[in-house]
Amino acid sequence: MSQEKARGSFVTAADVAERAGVSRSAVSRTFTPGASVSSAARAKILDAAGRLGYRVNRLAQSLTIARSNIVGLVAADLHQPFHSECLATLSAALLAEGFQCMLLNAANAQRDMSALIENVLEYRVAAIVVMNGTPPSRIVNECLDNGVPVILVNKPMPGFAVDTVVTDHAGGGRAAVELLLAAGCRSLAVVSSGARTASLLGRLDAFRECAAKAGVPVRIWQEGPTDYSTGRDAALSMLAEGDIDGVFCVTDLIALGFLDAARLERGRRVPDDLSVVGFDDIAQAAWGAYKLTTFRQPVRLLTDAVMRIIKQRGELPGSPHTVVTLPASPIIRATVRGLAASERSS
Amino acid sequence: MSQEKARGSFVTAADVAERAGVSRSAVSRTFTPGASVSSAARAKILDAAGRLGYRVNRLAQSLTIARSNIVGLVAADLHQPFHSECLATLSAALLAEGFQCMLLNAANAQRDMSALIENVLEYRVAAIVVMNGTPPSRIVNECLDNGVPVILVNKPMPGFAVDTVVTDHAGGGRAAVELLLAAGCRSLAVVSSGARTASLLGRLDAFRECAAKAGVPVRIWQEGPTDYSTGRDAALSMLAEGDIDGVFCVTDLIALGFLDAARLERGRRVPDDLSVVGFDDIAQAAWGAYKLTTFRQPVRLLTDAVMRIIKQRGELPGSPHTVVTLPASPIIRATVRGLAASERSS
DNA sequence: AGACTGGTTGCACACGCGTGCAAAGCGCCG
DNA sequence: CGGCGCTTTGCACGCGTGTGCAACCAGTCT
Repeated sequence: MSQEKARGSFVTAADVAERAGVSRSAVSRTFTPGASVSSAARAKILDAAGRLGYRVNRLAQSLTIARSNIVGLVAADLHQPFHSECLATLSAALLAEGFQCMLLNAANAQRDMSALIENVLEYRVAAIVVMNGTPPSRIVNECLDNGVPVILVNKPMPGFAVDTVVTDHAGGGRAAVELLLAAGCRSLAVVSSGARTASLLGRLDAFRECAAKAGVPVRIWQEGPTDYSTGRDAALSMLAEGDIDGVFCVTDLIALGFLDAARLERGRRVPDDLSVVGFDDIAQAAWGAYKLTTFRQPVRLLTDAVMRIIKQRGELPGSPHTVVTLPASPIIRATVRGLAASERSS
Repeated sequence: MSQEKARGSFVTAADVAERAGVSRSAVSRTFTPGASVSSAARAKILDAAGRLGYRVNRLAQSLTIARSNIVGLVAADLHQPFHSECLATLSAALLAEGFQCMLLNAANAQRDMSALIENVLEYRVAAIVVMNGTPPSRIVNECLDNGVPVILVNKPMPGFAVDTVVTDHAGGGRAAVELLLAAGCRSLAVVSSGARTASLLGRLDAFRECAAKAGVPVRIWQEGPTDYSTGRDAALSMLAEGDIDGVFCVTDLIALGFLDAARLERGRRVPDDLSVVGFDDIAQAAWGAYKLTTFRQPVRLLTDAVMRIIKQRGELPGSPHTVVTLPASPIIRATVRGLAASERSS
């Protein structure tokens, strides 16, 4: 418990060996599960190690076993609730399994994403998880060439042999149409941002097609950042005249901005005059001021799938790549007319 | 641009040397700034390196230079907007300066925080930043003994030689009293959580003392998680009878929960019947449904200070420790009576 | 021409650790 | 008592990189 020397540099296995009167190999074996050490030697070594404050140097260790247990997490727009929730959940799961997380914050776009990934490749990471954003296919190939597994979340890359975990965005988009039609809406709108992300486009396109199939007109907004402000801008513009009675916002954040502007600046009563549906189910969607009806992305299931793939790739690297699709389930709250939490017709 | 071999393992400097027809030392020197290589050799080596997809192995590099450029970021409650904002800002700054971030997500408490820190010590990190939560002093000492700088954010440890960066919580608490008194409030309350954090206690104690000095009664709530739900619980309980007319919530998240419950479930008009002040200035506080008057934690300045300390410690490790205190500035919105963004008396 | 100078280059060692291999220790049975 | 088999131990090498030191080379001055 009480260290003795140190103060400025780390204790090495050789120091422990000297102190315990054994060879350095014995120390190494003591800290290697399944290695052969007599219990007497192990006790002496553990005692000396504790007294000296010894800690295995993972850098040197990774050097010999040719692979670290660091996982690179690539993420953009971390300040957004949904993304930070994903990060919190996944990093907790990784730490619980004995991995370390290297955080690659791509700030706001895919601008310098490849530079970040290249940097983390220098640490011989065990895997790279792209939690959002759009990595160039070149850098993905480079990782794969070097034997570093890449796992894409909500970013399908058809034709690439990459493990992928996605929410069923299209299914959510279609279900949103049904929800609004069941509420009696006859003039729809869909609000997205200027980002042409696969997930956003998946929700939007499915919504549009499904509405077209039902013969219902749908206005489209597709500008600005994927943010609260975009929802507000869209509401101010689209609700200037008065025909729209059902809106699907492709993100909860957008939906909350839309709701605030619709109610406070355009005088709409929700859900009486106007029904609003979101996507993601971030924590704020449940807050009293909003009670947003939305679709929940199964964050827990997504991270579970990611963890399963990482562990599987660690054991047998050659296995074929996986594509996991998980459903988005409707969360009925109070922004769609005639739907309470109890009643729900498929 | 186009790699050739690889597929499954990394290219080493020896591979590049062989390909370029030089010694391995020359390769190493080519990638070491300031080392002596002829431009002819450098060109050959860079060409071969690019063709082979060579990447310096930082693990091995850190082994010889005895220090990695990995910074450990310890954080708890990442799903909370303020904490994720801090993480986003600091990680972006670190990456911009050429550091890598190891994320230590302490989930929800200080329970296993020392285990996390011990793990990351095994990677010989250049520094550890504790962004929130309460690390045991034992583990802090252990880091310092091993020559690993520790930087505490919003967690002063008097008597310890640790670099510390804090917001002036007490100053914010006092200013909150002045704000509410200036609005004509005569019966105050302060809402905190059950967490006895230094920052939360600093705000609460200063508020209480300052109110006592002014001779104004102040009721205190100090239960539950540091969360939206606690604000709601507090409002439901404290607003059952009708005397309180000014509330300081020690966190914006708490304030938003309090606001919703006060308006929607207890029928109070804010700011007419009741003034509410928060702390942190998270993004949601500015949303249309809330327009919360609050105090802004200078996240940018905090991270700037952290960066400055990290870089300084890297250059001259022996320098005395620093304690930086930064002011929280009032953000006047619409939840305090009689105060608009324009008028503001100190 | 020879010495001297300054820039390059390669050798060899170090960093901290894991591990194959052979030697050594030990208990057991014939 | 000798032989056998199993466990434990230490040596030595390798992982990929940085770097001091000496050798080397080209160019310039005397």
